[in-house]
Amino acid sequence: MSLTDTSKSANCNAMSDVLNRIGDKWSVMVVGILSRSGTIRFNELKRSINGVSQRMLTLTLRNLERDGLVTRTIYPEVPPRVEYGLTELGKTLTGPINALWDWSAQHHGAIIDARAVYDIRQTAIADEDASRKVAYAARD
Amino acid sequence: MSLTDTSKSANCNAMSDVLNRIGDKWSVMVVGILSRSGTIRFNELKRSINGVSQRMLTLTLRNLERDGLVTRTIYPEVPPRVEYGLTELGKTLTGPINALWDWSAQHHGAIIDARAVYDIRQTAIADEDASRKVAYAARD
DNA sequence: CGGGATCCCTTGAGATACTG
DNA sequence: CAGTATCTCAAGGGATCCCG
Repeated sequence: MSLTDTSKSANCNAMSDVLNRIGDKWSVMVVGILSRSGTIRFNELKRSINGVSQRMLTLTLRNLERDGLVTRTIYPEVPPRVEYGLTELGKTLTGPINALWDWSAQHHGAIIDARAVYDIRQTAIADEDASRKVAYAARD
Repeated sequence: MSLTDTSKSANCNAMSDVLNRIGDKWSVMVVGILSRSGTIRFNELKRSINGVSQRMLTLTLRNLERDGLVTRTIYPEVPPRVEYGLTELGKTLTGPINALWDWSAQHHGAIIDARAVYDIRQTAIADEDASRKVAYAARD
């Protein structure tokens, strides 16, 4: 299927739906880690992703499993062991994900810079406005 | 820069930061639309994106502008006219974004199917549990 | 037309405690 | 170890009104 403008517009809903899963930072992290680790256990995954709570990781994994992107394998041992991995569908996602990851690495600096510039301009404008208001008030 | 495992791990922060912007569905939509429309006015944009509120569109555009991805051009006319477009940095994002868009179009169906399967299995398991609990309670 | 400001409610998400 | 359940609080985001 070639993606002409019209077909893209028609797929806005699909995109929106997919983005609700992909757009979630934890989901992207999980897929990213999984694409490099192969198969990995819950707490390993948790340690690999900085700042994720156990609750959010659980929810993220459930959603990814539900969407057919991640496999969940339970080993009936003591202590319990559960391993996560990518499905074939999940593996096809690593392409786009890595593209995004690479882009982040390349352009993150530029974004930081742009923010700094923007913020300085905004404070300058705010100051200008403030002094105008003072001058305006002084006239009364 | 080649993206080895270690450098990717080191870029987790950058990725996380970028994802907070990219991961936002409205931002992706805006960049997607802008990449095809070239330059476009506020209300045109609003109409192009199904379901976005004026407030969220404004906030999204401000963030994208701050990150140096979108340009905002004000024409001092009556009625006022403001046009939005992609910066050079923003244009580099369309590659990864479109990759994701294409992926969505191709695999959305598979995800829907996976969800249906998953949900059916879950209800089945839930029913099973429920009947077990009934049997268990009946023993007392 | 293109927003800014406010109100208000829903959702997201961390912390904590408990279970198989 | 790998979760589930609950509680809580902050943030997200829609609706509305107003302004330049």
